[in-house]
Amino acid sequence: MTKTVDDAVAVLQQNHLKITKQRRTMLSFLCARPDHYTEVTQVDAYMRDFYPGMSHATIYRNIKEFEELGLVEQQVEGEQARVKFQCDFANMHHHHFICRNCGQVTELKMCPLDYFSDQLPGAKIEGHRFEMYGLCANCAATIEA
Amino acid sequence: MTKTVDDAVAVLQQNHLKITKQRRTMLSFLCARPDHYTEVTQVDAYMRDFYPGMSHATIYRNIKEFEELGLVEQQVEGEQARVKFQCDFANMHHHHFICRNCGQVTELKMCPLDYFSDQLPGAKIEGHRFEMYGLCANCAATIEA
DNA sequence: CATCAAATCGTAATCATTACTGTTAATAAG
DNA sequence: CTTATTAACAGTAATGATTACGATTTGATG
Repeated sequence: MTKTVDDAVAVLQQNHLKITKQRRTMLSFLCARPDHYTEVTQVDAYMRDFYPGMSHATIYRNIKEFEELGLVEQQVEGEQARVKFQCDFANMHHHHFICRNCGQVTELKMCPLDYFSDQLPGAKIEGHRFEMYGLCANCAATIEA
Repeated sequence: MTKTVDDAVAVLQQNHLKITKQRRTMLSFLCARPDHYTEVTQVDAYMRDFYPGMSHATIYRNIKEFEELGLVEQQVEGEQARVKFQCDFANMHHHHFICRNCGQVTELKMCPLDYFSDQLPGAKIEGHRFEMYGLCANCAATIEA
C-alpha cells in the first residue's frame, strides 16, 4: 500500500504534468521521509542546495500541485508550513498523532466527528481538524530513562 | 460566568501589569466580539485607527500577554493569526465549532482524547487539537433558503 | 527534429510579525 | 501631591516566509 517515488511520478503523467528532474528530486526527498512532516523551508533549502539558483517559487508551486494531486499532505500550523509525503494516495480519511521528538506520524483509526455531530443540531458540519501530539512509545521510553 | 472588560482589567492588576488606555481599548474591542475569532490584522487596524500612530509591536505584544494570562485565545491557522476574547478565564478544557459564515463559536462538551488514547499504547500524549467548522444552525437555515 | 505549452529561473515585491531605541506614562513610595 | 521607577509605548526599520511576474528553458508529442 505504501507508494514510491515512481508511483508519484506516474500520477504526474496521468495528469499531464511534466516530469522534470526538479520534481523528481523533490518527490524523492519527501518520499525518503515517510510518516514525517518536514518544514517547507527545509525542502526549500535542500532543493536550492541540490540545484543552486533554483527559485523559491518553483518549490512552493510544486508543493501546492503535489498536494492537489494527493501526493503530499500540507499543514499550515503557526510559523512555517510543513509537508509530508502521502504514502497512501487513496486519500482515506484519517487523523494523526505526531511525536514532538522524532517527528513520527501515527495514523489514527476512527474519527471523532461521530461523537460530536449530535451536539450541533441543525448545523452543517463541513470539515474538522484533529491532531494529537506528544512522545511516541519509543521516545517516551528512551527519554524517561 | 461570562467575563467583562473590568474582569480582564482586574486580572492585569493582579499580575502587576499596567492598565493603559491602549490595553483597555483592546480588551474592550475584543470583549465586544464574544464567541468570535477576529483576525489580528483587524485588531491592529482598529487600534491604529483609534490611536493614530500606534505601534504594531505594542498590539502584538499585548495579545501575547493577554494570551498568557488566559484573557484571550489565539489561533495561528494559515495566513494570519486570529484572536478571541476568552469569556471564561477559568481555562476549562473544551473544543470549538466555528461557523464559516457568521464566525460564531460553539463550545463543545466532551473531548475526543478519551476515545483515542488507547490506540497509542506507551505513547505520552502531551496535547491535541480538535476543531470543527461549517455552518451553524442559523446560517444553515438562512443559506439553504 | 520541430513545436509549443508548461516549468523554471531570477529578481523583486508583499505582508504579517518582531527587534530595537529613545520617550512617555502608570504605579508605588515618600 | 510629588517624585522615582520601570513597564509600556511610538516609530522606524528589519526579518523571513511566501508569491508575482517576465524572460528563458525544457519536457512531451508528433
